[in-house]
Amino acid sequence: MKISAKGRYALRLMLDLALNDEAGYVPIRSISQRQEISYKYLEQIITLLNRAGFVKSSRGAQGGYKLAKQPEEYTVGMILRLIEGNLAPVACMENAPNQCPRCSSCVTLDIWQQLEEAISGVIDHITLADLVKRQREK
Amino acid sequence: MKISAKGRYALRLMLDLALNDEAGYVPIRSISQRQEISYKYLEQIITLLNRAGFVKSSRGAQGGYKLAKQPEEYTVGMILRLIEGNLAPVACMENAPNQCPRCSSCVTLDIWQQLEEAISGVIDHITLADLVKRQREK
DNA sequence: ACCATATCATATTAATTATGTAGGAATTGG
DNA sequence: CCAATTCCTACATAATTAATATGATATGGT
Repeated sequence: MKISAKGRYALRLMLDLALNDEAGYVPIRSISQRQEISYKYLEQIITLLNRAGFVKSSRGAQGGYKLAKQPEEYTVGMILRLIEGNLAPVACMENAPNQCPRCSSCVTLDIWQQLEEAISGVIDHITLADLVKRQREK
Repeated sequence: MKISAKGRYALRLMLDLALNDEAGYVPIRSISQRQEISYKYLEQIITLLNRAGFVKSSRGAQGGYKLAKQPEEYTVGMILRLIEGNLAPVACMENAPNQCPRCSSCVTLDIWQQLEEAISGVIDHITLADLVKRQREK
């Protein structure tokens, strides 16, 4: 039940972009230095964010990445789900419902559904803008 | 962000014991058959539950396992934490606080703390007795 | 036109974790 | 005594995680 480093890095990456939103295109190298995260690993992560349309890229000198939308339009949930995949705590809740032959009589499934709702309730109501604000207060 | 098979099995195992609480000692073999979970894997899992004092064992013929306490005295959280370890969504929240040099200025930590509270809020308020009741209703 | 600075693409790797299997020793009720 | 059972330890395999490595491609500034 852990968020992967990839997911945590993606969040810090997006937050870093949000904090530097005025500065135009931000190269991965500088994010890597500020956040102390492997440059090459960040490259992989931002590729996913780019393909999903969460960020815009500009190649070549003076290039880099920037948020495609305003910070308030990104929830933590959007970012984590993109990187981590489904946040359902058990596989049998993903995609097709009732994969599991036990589903109809499974009382533990109720627990997992409540859990997912609780998790979503937190991460779908925090935006990058909230994080930027909190960060600036510190 | 998945509950492991081990954790899920442990919960079903304990629920099975709770459902058969009147029957005296229940052998792993029969739990394995009812729940369709590998006998040898269950053996490992119940060893953990036994060492933690969650169940009582009786060796030899007519032996098996039974709950050490009443079903209402076990929360889902107790069982999952025993098997899964800490349910904090990130490692930096475990054990020693402030391991991470960023902790004081880390706004993502706030998210993880809220997440953990939300998760605990669900799993610490469901007991085996609740599950038994729901199961009997189905 | 050149070149330093970037993104973009793909392959490889080391370590850890997850999910079991296997074999047998020890115990005990009937 | 014997069959059923827990108990103990080691082994196996596949998947995942968290990178690292190498190089191709694009481009703004001089």
